[in-house]
Amino acid sequence: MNYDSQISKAKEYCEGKGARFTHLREKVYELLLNKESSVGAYDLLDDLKLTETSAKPATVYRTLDFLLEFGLIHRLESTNAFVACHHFDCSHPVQFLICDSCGQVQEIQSEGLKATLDKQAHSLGFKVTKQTIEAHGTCSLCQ
Amino acid sequence: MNYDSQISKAKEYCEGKGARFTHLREKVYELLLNKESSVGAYDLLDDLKLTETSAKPATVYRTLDFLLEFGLIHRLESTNAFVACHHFDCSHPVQFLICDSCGQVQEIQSEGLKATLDKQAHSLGFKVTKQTIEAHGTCSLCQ
DNA sequence: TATCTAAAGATATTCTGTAACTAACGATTC
DNA sequence: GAATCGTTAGTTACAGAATATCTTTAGATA
Repeated sequence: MNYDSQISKAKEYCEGKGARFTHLREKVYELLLNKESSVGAYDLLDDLKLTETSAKPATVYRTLDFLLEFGLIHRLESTNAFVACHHFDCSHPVQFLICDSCGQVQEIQSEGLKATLDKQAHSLGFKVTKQTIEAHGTCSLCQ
Repeated sequence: MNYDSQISKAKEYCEGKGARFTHLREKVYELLLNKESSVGAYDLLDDLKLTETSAKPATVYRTLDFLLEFGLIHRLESTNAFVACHHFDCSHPVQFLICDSCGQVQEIQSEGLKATLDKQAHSLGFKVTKQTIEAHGTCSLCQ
């Protein structure tokens, strides 16, 4: 319910990098923090409209782009949806476990996975710039 | 250019499973076989329309669903695009290396990657039903 | 205060995907 | 061959996802 400390941490983090953590950005980040599951851009827009009545698709996409750029949120490629990241200050990349039953998204960070994929790619002369690793299935609570 | 043998193999494969490899399905599979890169549904639709003039979005999506179900093609989640699979008769799952420079898509099959992700998930009580593993970067020719 | 830049507002459009219903086709049985 | 039934394809309409462009506003700086 209360993510004030997480939000101020985000604010400091952005401002430390010379970026403005505006009201809109804070609001969108807060909305995402309040979800265990991921949220689609248009669902997010509906939520956002409750307080920011003039919000439009471009509003939410611009804000999401900012949050993505600074690593405050992640994008799930397999569902076209977004999740808050709680530890943006430590280094990434990440992988996701997505429960198809309850929608919960769990972020994991396996150096092993990253390294294995990098190695495989490298052996084929392929240079990786970005990894997308997402697993769908059922979480422990839903089984 | 000539994928006749691949197509007849696909036809046999489907019919062996009691499914009909119709003209439309053959056509769409052929279009995908002729590409090194992945193709979006609407680009595919444009190509398809050259011979199947009545094709509509639903036409192509239904056909893609069929081909996906039988493993004749794969879907790239990070680009919303589709690629032909050349070895649908051996067991999957697969991972992809996607060149952001030339668009080439390379399919790899690393048991290690699959196993690592499965193991990670399992240790958290998560049961994986489907993996999405895609790497973006530059292929050996584009570096 | 004047100026400059980044952010937000506004509008329109494009791309991606699905729902729902109808028509045609193919196989089976009578 | 006619009747039936399930699958495939056609058609229309719409929902969801994302971007382009241009204008306006607000913050920081000089």
